Amino acid sequence: MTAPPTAILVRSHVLALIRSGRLGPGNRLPTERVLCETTGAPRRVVRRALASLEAEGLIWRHQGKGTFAGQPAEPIGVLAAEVNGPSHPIEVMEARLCIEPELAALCALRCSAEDIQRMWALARHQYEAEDDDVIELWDSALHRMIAKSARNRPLQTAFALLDEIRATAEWQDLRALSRSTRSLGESRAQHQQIIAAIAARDPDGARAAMCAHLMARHAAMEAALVALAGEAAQAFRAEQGTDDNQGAEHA
Amino acid sequence: MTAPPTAILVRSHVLALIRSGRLGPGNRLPTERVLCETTGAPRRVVRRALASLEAEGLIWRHQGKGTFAGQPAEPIGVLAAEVNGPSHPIEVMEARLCIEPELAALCALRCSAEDIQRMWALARHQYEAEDDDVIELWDSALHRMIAKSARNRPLQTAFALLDEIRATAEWQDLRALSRSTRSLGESRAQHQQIIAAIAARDPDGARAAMCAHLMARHAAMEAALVALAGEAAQAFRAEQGTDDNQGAEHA
DNA sequence: AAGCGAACCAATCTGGTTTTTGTTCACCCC
DNA sequence: GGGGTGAACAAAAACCAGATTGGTTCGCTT
Repeated sequence: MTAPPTAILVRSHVLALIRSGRLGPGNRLPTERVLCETTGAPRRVVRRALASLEAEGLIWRHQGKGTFAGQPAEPIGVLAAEVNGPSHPIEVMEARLCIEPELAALCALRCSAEDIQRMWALARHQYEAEDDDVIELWDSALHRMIAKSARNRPLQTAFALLDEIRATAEWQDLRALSRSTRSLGESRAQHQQIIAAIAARDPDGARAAMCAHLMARHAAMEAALVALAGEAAQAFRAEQGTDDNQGAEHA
Repeated sequence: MTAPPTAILVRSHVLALIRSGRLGPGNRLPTERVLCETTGAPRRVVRRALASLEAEGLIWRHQGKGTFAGQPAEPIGVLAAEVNGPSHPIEVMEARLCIEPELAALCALRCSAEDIQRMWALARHQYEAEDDDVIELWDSALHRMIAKSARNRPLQTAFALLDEIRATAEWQDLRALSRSTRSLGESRAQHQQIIAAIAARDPDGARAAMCAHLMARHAAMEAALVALAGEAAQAFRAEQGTDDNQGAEHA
C-alpha cells in the first residue's frame, strides 16, 4: 500500500473485511490498534473512518467491548431470546407474519415525519448497496426502524425477540440459501411500497404491503428449507444413522 | 439457647430473620455455615429446615448463589417488568389483539384432540364458577391453553409476556373496573365460539372469534380507562396539586 | 493551524480464586 | 442396622486483579 493512508482507504479496507468476513451481524471487527497496523494509518484516521461507518449504521462500537458489524443487539431482545429458547425457522416466520404487519400498521398511525425520512434513507442505502450481505444489513435495519416507530412496547419486545433469533448463526446460511431463490429487486420494491403506505398514513396498506413482503420471504425460506432438508437427507443416507437424531424429529 | 438444636428452632430463627429483616422479596439470608454458628445446629439440621421452608415457598436457594426470601425471579417475570413499566394498557391490548387471534388460528390447525377436551373443561369450569375473580382465573387459563396448543414458541413467549403483565397489581383493579361495564355472559359465549371454531379445525373462524372477544374486552377496558381518568381528575381537583404527578402525565 | 504519536481514562473482558449450596463418605450412638 | 453427625468433596456462582479496547487529551512536529 504505497497510497497515502487516507480515511477512504481504511474505509474500504473495513468494508472488505465486513463483506468477506461472513458478517453475521454480530461479527466482531479487528481492534482499532490492529487496523492501524494493518493499514498503516494513524489511529485518528482509523477512528474517523469507523465513525463515518458507524454514522451510516454499518457498524457499532462500544468502549471496552470492540467494534461490530451490523446494529447493536438490544438487551431486551437477547433476554427474550433466552426466555424463548431455540425455535424452528418456520415458527419464527409465522410469528413475524403475525407481528410485523401489525407493527407496520401502527407505525403508519404513529410514526413521526423524521422517522419516515430515516426510513427513506435506509431504503436508499439499500438501493445503493451492491453486496448481498450489506443489503441484508439495511433490510433488517429498516424492519427494526419500523418496529421502533410503532411505539408499542410489548410488540416491539416480541419483534426484538424474533430479530435476535434471526441474528443467530444457523440463520445466516439459511438466509444465504433463500437469497438465491428470490430476486433481489423484488424485496426492494416491496420495501418502497411499505414505506410509501406508512408515509401516506395508510395503516391497512402498510399492513398488506408488509404481509406481502414477508410472505414472499416465507416462500423463499421454505424452498431453502426443503433444499436443506434434501442435503441433510443425503448426508443422513451417507452416514446411515451413526449419530443421534435430536435435531430432525418429524420434520 | 439451652433448648436442643432441633430443626424447629432453626426454622423459627430463620423465620424471625425473614420477618425482622425487611424482607424485600429478594432479600438474602445468612449462609448455611453462618446459620450453623448462630444457632449451634449442625448443617444437616439447618439444611433440613431450609428445605422445608423452600418447599413451602417462603425461600429459595441456588447453588453458589445463596438463600433468599420470597420466590425466585423468573426470567419471563423480569422481562415483563422491563416492558410493563413504560407501556400503556392500551398498548398491551393492541398487542394481544395482534397475537392472540393468530394463536387461536394456529391452535385450530395444530392442537390435539385432548387439548380441545381440556379447553371445553376449562370453559365448563368458568361456567360453573360464581365469583368474578375465579371467572377471570379460568378465563386466563383458557387463553393460556390456547397459546400453548398453538405450538409456536416465539408467539407463545410473547403471549406469556403479555399474560405476565396482565397479572401485575395495577392491572387487577383496572380489570375489576372494566368487569362492571360488560356482561359476564357475553365473554362466556365468545369463549364457546372460539373453542367451537378450534374444534372444527377452522383457523379463520377461530381467529375471527378471538378477535371479536378481545375487541369487546378492549372496548370495556377503554371505558374503564376513561372512568379511571375521570376519577384521577377528580382526585387531582380535590388535592389541587400537592403531590408529584409522575403517574398521570398528559393522560 | 492541522496532523501525529503517545499517554491516559473508563468500560469491558478474561482468567483464576473464593464463596456458597449440593452431595457423598466414613463414623458414631442408640 | 438405622439414623444422625461431621468432614471432605463437587458444582455453580460471585469476586477480584490484570489485560484489552474504544474514547479522550496532551504535547510535539510540520
